[in-house]
Amino acid sequence: MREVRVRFAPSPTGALHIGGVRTALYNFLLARQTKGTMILRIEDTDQTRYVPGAEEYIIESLKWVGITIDEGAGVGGPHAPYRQSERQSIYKQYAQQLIDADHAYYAFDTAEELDQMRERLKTAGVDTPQYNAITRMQMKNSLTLSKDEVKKLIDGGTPYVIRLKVPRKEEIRLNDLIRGWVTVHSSQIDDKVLMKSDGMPTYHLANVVDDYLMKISHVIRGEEWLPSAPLHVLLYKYFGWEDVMPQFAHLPLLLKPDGNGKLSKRDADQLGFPIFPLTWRDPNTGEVAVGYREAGYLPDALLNFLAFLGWNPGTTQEIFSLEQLTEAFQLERINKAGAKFDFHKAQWFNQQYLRAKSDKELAQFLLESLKKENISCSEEKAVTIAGVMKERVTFPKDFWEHGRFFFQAPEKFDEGVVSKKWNDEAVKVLSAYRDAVSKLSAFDANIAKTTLDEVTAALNIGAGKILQALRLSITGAGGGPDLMMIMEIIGKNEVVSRIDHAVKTLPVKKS
RNA sequence: GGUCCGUUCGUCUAGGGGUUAGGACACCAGAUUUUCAUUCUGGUAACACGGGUUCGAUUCCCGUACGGACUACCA
Repeated sequence: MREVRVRFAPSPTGALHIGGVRTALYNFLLARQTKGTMILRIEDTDQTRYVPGAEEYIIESLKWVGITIDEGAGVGGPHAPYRQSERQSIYKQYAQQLIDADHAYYAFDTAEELDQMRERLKTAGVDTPQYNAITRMQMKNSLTLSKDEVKKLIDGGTPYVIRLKVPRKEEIRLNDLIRGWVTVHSSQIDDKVLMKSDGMPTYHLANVVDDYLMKISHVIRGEEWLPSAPLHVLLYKYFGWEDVMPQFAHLPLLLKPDGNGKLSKRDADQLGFPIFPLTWRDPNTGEVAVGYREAGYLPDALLNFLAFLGWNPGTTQEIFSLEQLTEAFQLERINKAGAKFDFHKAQWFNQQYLRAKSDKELAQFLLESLKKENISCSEEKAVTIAGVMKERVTFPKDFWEHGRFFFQAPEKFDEGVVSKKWNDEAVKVLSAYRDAVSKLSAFDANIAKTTLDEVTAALNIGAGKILQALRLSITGAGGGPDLMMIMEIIGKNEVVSRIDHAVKTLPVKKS
């Protein structure tokens, strides 16, 4: 069997879309599974859409999620350069080959002339006006002009493009690994521009030439390329490369969570989830879009989630490490239909991955947040807190955000809990509890509990009735980890002072 | 509009000529947790529609509807 060589070929027109990450992932999984090669190629043939920083962004994004590149942009390799803008002369040579074989031709039509042609056809009732086997004979090109005229135009510096001479009547078939046989009639394909007037190739030419030169075995890309895949097949044929033509696999699209259509940045913004792997600042607008990394997603969780959007192993297992994904992945098991993006599930995956970590690893997340807040904390304490908190966090930042009361006395108190649970009875018990605690010589969760039992027993009140009030005074909220444990962690003095503060400042309602 | 691709619970999906159509997320309820979360148990919920083929179709075929992609000297 042929050595597997796959490529991820984004164009640096902005941040890498999350769908692109999934495409890269599927390529990567196949490469790793087969001990093949993963290539990164930058398709920057459109100079007008080039965005500075985008290429670096793509490389860094892949690095962050753990998709490593064997060959290509950023790492080099035997087929360098891997940036298409640097391969111009190569494409030129192959375009010439097509012209020599009479499979391509020069065209000199201006944008206005093309518009006129389309306009004319449209009014004549043609559904899809195109530059094709019929219309090309009325246009200004090397098929309609004499050799001398063509030479004169080119020598005179008239801008021209090179177009593919698509046959008028031919069935073009391709066997897609995901979709099976797809047949398109050549009359549906127009004479695509291969070389633009600025001397750059279009996607179609550059893509096919590079895939051939780089010995690509599988083209795994988004479904948006399916309509032009037959054109690429035609190119392979005209180049005489049919026997080494890669296998195609067109991936289902990622759709917006509600309604229909391709997942876009707008949808993500509206629903409040990231669309880019890393935070991206648009150099033109200055607009900043928070990335998955910055939002607190773990790379493995993201990849696991992404892998399951359009693919599944056929078992009920859902949590897969990258190694397990590599082993289980099968192109044939990729779905045909587009998948709506469910960010709830992304969060669930994140939660699962977070929980699987040790308290010690999780403590690092807390320590990081604390560092930003300029709060010092021993690692031992952080580990304890991480252990107490781990069942209730989704993101690393939650350790701090949902656990600030471990370090700071509450400044605000949940009003719902105040109005429900804060009454003179609670104040009475809490005051007594405060006094009892302040007299203790040793203090931990157990002692806190027995002391509370003693105090409530003495006052003849069920501990349950005031427990939430106690929690409120300590944390400011009505929910959270085990209260006794919280008290142990913050320590006796802090417990006394927080209760004291709450008792003295919170307005009391008659019960 | 045209071409191509698609359609199983709200969502991601398994399955496949005869099944109580399975799982996960989400949601709801109960239990446990004197709180919240977790955990456990249970529940609501799907084969787009119409024709064939067949003893039998959600599964195969054809249409229709709906959705999507493409329709540039963008990728």
